[in-house]
Amino acid sequence: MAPERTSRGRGSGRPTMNDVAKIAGVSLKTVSRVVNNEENVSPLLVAQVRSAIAILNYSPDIGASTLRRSDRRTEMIALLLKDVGNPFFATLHRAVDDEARARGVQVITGNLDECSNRERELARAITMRRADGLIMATVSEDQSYLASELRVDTPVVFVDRPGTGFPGDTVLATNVLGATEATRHLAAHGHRRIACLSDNVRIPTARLRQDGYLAGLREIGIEPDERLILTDLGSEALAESRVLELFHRPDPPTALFTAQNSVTAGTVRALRRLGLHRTVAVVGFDDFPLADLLEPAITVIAQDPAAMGRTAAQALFRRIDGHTGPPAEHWIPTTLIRRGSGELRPAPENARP
Amino acid sequence: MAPERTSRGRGSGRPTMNDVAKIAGVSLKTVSRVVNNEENVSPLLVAQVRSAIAILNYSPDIGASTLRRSDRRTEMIALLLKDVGNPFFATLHRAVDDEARARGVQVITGNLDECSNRERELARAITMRRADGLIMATVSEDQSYLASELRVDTPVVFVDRPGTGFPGDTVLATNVLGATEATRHLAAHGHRRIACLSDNVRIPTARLRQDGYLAGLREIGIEPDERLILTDLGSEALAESRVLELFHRPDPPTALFTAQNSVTAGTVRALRRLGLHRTVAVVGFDDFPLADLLEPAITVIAQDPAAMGRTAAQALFRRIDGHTGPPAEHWIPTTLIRRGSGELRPAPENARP
DNA sequence: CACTCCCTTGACAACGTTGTCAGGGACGCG
DNA sequence: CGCGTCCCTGACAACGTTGTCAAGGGAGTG
Repeated sequence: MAPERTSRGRGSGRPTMNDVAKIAGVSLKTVSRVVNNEENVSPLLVAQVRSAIAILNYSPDIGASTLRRSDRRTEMIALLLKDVGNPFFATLHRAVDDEARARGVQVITGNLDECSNRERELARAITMRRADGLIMATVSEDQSYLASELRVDTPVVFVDRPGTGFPGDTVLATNVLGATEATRHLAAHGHRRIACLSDNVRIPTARLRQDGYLAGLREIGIEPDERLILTDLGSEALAESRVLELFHRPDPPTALFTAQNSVTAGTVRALRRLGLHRTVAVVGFDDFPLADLLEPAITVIAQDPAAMGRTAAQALFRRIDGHTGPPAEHWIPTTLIRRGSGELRPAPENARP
Repeated sequence: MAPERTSRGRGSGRPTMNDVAKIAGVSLKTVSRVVNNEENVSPLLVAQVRSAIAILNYSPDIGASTLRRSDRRTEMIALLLKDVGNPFFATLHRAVDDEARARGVQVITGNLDECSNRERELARAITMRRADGLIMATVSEDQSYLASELRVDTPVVFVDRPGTGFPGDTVLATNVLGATEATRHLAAHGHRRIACLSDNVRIPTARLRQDGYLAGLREIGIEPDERLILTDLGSEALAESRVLELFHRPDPPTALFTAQNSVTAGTVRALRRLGLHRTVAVVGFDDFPLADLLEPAITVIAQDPAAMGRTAAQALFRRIDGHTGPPAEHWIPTTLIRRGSGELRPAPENARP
C-alpha cells in the first residue's frame, strides 16, 4: 500500500533548473544565467551551479527555452526535397547540414517524391514545428500556399527548382546554359541529329534543360526534329526501352543528350544492348560516381550539389539573421567534363547506304 | 508619437489558441479539444472553432504542446550516422524517414564522419532536443556516456555497427557471413591467393568483414598471408595507390576481396591502370549503382540498407510504444550478386614462368 | 417531481524556461 | 557622511498548450 513512485511522480523525468537551483542553493534564475553564460554572475555561484548540473546530469530543455524566449528561435531549419536517398539531394543535404551544424542548428528533412500533396503536408508539419527557415526543392506548380502556412518572417530559399507565388531567394544550377553547352559540344564533334531525352517537362529542371538543348540547336542552325525529343522518361527502365525503340526507327540520332541521371543510366544500358555504345555519342546532365569507369567513360554536364546546398543554407541564414531585401538569385555553374562518350564522332555518311 | 506596432507587440507572431477562442466565442480549452479531435464537443462549437482556425490560419505549436503533455513526446527521433551524403546511409536514412513519416514523426540527422567527439556532441544536442529515440551507427568505441545523456526511458537502436556500454537493439548486416561467402566464391573459381582490402579495422564493419575473410580462408584450408591483407585504405585514392603497389610486388594475388565501397572503386581504377581488370577477380562488399555496367561488371556482396533502416525504425518505435525486454539482434542478410568480376578464373600456372 | 447520471463546457494550474523588475549591498564621489 | 551608481541576485509573470476538476444543464428513472 506504500505509494509507488509512478512514472508520473515528481521524482521521474529529467532534472529541471529548479532541481539544480535547490542543490546549488541559488535561485532558478541564477541557474538560467549560468546555463546561458550570462555575465555578471559571481564566480562562486557559477561554480556551485556547474557542480550541481554535473551531479544531476542536468540538460536544458531547448523546447521550453524556445517557448519562452523573445526571439522564438527553434534552431531548426527544414529541408524539403525529392528524396534524401537520391545521391544529388543527399550531397546537397550534407552541405546544408554542415552549414547548419556550424551554427548549432538542426536540419529536419522531408521527402516529396514529386508529389505535390506531400509538399503541402510537409510544409504544414514544418509550420507546426516552427522551423526558423525552409529550404525547398519544389515539386508543385505554385507555392503561394506558403503565405498562409508560414509566418511572414519565416524565410524560404528555393533550391534546384524555382518557387512561384511566394518570395524567396533561389539557388539554381545553370540548367539552360549547361544543356546548350552539351548540345554545342556534340555539334562541334560533327553531330547534326542530336536527340534530347528527358523526364516529364513539367519538372522545371527537365523543361529548362530541354530549352537549353533547343537553344543550342538554334545557335548551330539545326531545325529541331520532334521525333528526336523524348520526354516522360520517368524511370531508368522506361528510358532504356524508349531508347531501344528510338534506334529501331529509321534515321536514328547519332548523338544523345540525356537530361537527367536516371535517363543517362537507362540510355547507357540500351546502347550496350544495341552494341552502339562506342558509336553513338552521349552527354548526360548531372555527374555520377564511376562515370569515368564506364566504357566509354561518360561525358557529363556536372552540377555542384554541395555548392548548391552550401549557398542555399548561407542565403537562408542571412535572412534568419535579419537581412532583408528583394529575393536574390544565385546561379551555380555547371561544368562540362569530357570523358569520351561525348567526343565520339558520327560514322561517315558513306558508312550508311 | 503614435505607438508603433513593434515586432514584439501583441499583434505580431502567430495566432494562438486564445485568439481562436476569442473569434469562435468559446474557451481556450474547447479550442484545444477541437484541435486534438477529442470526443464530446458539440458539432456547433466544432464548426465555429474550425472556422475561426481557418480565418486566422491558426497552426498549433507542437513545442508548447510537448512541454505540457504528460507523455512528453516530441515526435522526433534522431539518426546519427557517418554521412547522410554517403549512398549507403542516404538509403538507410530514407527508409527510416518513411517509417517515421507514417507515424507523423520527424527525423533529425547528424553526421559523425568517423569522429568520436562529434558523436558525443551530437548525442548532447539530441538530448537537449528531447528526441523520443535514437538510431545510431556508432563511431566511438564505447557508448556508455549515453547513460548520462539520455533519459533512461529513451530507447536506442544501433544500426550497421554494434553499440557497447549501453543497452539497445541492434540491426546489423551479416558482415562475417557475407565476407566468408565472397572468399568461398573466389576460391570456388580456382583462386588461392586472395587478398583482403579494407579500411581501418577499428571500424567494426571493416573488422568483421576481415574476420569473415579469414574464416573463409580457414574453411578452404588456405593459410592467410599477411602480405595479402591490406588495411587503413581510408579513401578511394589511397586504395588505388596501395593496389598499384600490391601488383608491383612479387607473387601478387589473383583475386581481391574489397571490404568496402570506396575500396572497390579505388581497386577497379588501379586494375584498369594495370590492364588487369579482365584478369584479376574482384568481389566487393556493398553494392553500388551501375556496378553492372562496368567491364567486367562487378560481383558484390550486396547489403540491404533500406531493410536495415526500416528494421531499425520499427524496432525503435516498438520500444517507444512501450515494448520492454532484453535487447534484440536483427540480422539483415547479404546477397552475393554474380556479375562477372568475381567469376574470373586465375591464369593457368604455366602462364607465369 | 426529485434524483441521478452523463454530456458538455470552462476556469485554473502547470509544463521548463526566460524577460522584467526591484531590492540589497558595495563602491565612488562630492 | 550622504547620495548616486553599478553589480549581483531573486521573485514573479509569461510563453502556448494540456491535465484536472467542478459546474451547468438536459435526459432518464423511480
